[in-house]
Amino acid sequence: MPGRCGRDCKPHPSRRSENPLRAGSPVNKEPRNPRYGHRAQRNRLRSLGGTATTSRPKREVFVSFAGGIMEPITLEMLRHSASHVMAASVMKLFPGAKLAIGPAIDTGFYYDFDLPRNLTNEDLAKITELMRDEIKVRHKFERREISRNEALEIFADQPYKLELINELPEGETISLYQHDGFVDLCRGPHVPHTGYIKANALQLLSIAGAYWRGDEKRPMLQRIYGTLWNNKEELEAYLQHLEEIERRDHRRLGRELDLFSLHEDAGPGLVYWHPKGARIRSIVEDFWRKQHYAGGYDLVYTPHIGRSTLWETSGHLVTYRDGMYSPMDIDGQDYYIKPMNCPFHILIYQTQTRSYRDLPLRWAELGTVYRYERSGVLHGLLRVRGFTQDDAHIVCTPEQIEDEVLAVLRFSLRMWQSLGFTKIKPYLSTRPEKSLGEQAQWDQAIASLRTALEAEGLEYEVDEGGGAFYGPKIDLKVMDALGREWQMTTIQFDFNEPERFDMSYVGADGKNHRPYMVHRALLGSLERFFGVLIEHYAGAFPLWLSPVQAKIIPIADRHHDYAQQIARALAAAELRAEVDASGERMNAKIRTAQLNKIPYMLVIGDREADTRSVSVRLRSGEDLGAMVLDDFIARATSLVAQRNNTEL
RNA sequence: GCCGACGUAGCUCAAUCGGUAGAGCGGCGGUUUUGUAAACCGCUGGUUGCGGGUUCAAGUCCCUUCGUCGGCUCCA
Repeated sequence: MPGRCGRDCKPHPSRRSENPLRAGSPVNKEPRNPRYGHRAQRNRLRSLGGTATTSRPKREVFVSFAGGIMEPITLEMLRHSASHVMAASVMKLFPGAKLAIGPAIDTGFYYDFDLPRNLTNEDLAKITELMRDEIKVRHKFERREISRNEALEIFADQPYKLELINELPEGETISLYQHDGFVDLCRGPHVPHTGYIKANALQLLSIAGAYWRGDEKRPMLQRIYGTLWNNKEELEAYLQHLEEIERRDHRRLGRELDLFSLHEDAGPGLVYWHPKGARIRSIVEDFWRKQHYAGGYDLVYTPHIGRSTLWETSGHLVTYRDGMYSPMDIDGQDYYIKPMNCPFHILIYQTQTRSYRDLPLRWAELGTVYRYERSGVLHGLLRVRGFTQDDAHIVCTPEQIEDEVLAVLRFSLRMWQSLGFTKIKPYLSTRPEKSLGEQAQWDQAIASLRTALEAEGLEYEVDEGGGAFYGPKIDLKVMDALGREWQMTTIQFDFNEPERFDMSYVGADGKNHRPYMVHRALLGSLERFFGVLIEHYAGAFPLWLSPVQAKIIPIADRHHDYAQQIARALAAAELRAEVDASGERMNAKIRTAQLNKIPYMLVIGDREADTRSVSVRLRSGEDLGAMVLDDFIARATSLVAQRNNTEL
């Protein structure tokens, strides 16, 4: 039951994720995690009984809570209290302000307000000052339990609070917390007094718009985000983390490393891959194709547009029209650019009568699709309007489904590991209320997903009712080098399209049967994957993926011939190398190569030319010294062959 | 789409109360021929996102529009 202050566990604003069958979304809607709920915490403490203190770190302080239950001071409690302190400060600046909700979140807290004017950064500074004053004075937080009528009276001029009160179920305890004359409807718990909050561990971060109760039909409120930690050091560590995120931003690195661009004039959300970015994509695609063939997939290619009748059959025009680009008129017929590849794959399926002996069919395509995304959601490569899905459809018999799901799960995990992502978290999404298909199908499908996850020994979270209306799914979130989770792979059952297209195969019994169909996007979209890859490696790609693997740096002009010889030798060994023939000095050439995050810098001068060697410097700054050319080639080609993600 | 902020040279940024746009990096040319993160000198570069308005005068104020950024919402 959301709404009372502190109850909602909102995701960190910087967390990004998205359903890979769509374009990339920057913002991860983390499932609400009950661990952070007050009630869950209270229950946990209850169950620990009176001996709980023995298992806790010494410096934890306990506060008494309603009913004599003891609560330890937690960061979450501090953050929640900080949101009250902030709200109190805002009320001092804007006496008529209307209060909405103000929960703790993963990295701090926020509070939503309805204010007579827009907040500015100067306001933030003022609010911070007022908060510091409140902290200094150590105002007590006092809890009071009140009747519903009392609550309605107290919050008579707070329409949002009234709405919350009115929605509280009968019999629910209504409590409020008060400090320094500021009263808020709140379940608590809070720290004993404001002095528990460390002013130097607190920072207000940003002002943002937010719909009341997340509903776009309701008023837009002003949200202030703040961050709060146990102490100054933790705050600084967090702020450094934010800086690191900014340094790794793929939009910035994409420009600095000349990987890709977007052109606002030519159309937002459409990606231009520059030669270096395209090189990486091409390597990934080659690897991807090879793995798919080896993994029992066949590749297909399909068109970019299809007649409206196809999209009527598939159901896209009914369900997802708003997300599709407008039709184009060709010979009096409406054609749509494809938002998904599946109908095309089904058409290929339909070109023959399929026998059970033909199944399973596994068809994969790097299919570029276009979806209209609302302008406000576009974000670099992570949420775009045109993107290439690494799509696959598996069509099989009910008997085969379990093996197929397991195989696709294993295949996906292997692929992620090869690309340097080793931490992966699966989510199983089950049947939502509004959905189609028979229960038996759903049961079997979910069972097969579960079996596969368990066969792999994976710990997974279940998102009850989180499946699509047309089938259950497994999503894989991968964790990047900064510990951020990105939803990438999705493995989805589809009970809708086989029905709509009347797909069938002839069984051993000679009768027609409906096959199972599974959609799978592994990397999700190549654009989004590339964005994540850039941020994961901070632009310092592993050797096998680096667009330029070695920069040859002649010390003086007289070494240019030798530099070219080396370049030819490396090219012959299928290594990607460039000579820096600019008029710069060696130091400048090294700096440039370093800034371009090129794995190897091969410095050559008289000594190297005399001995057919190269002096190898790594982008880490490490100097490996002189190496015979053939030894360097052996080293590099071996690392490339292993697709080594860590060594140079 | 919604709320807010922003949009000046390829990039990062400057330009007082409205007075007619400037720096570094980059690019180009020259000198230098260099041993592990920036040699020196010069040149080049902008109808201040687009359109309209106010004003003697607009990068600066107002409106519109496009886009970007931070959120919200959405996400097959």
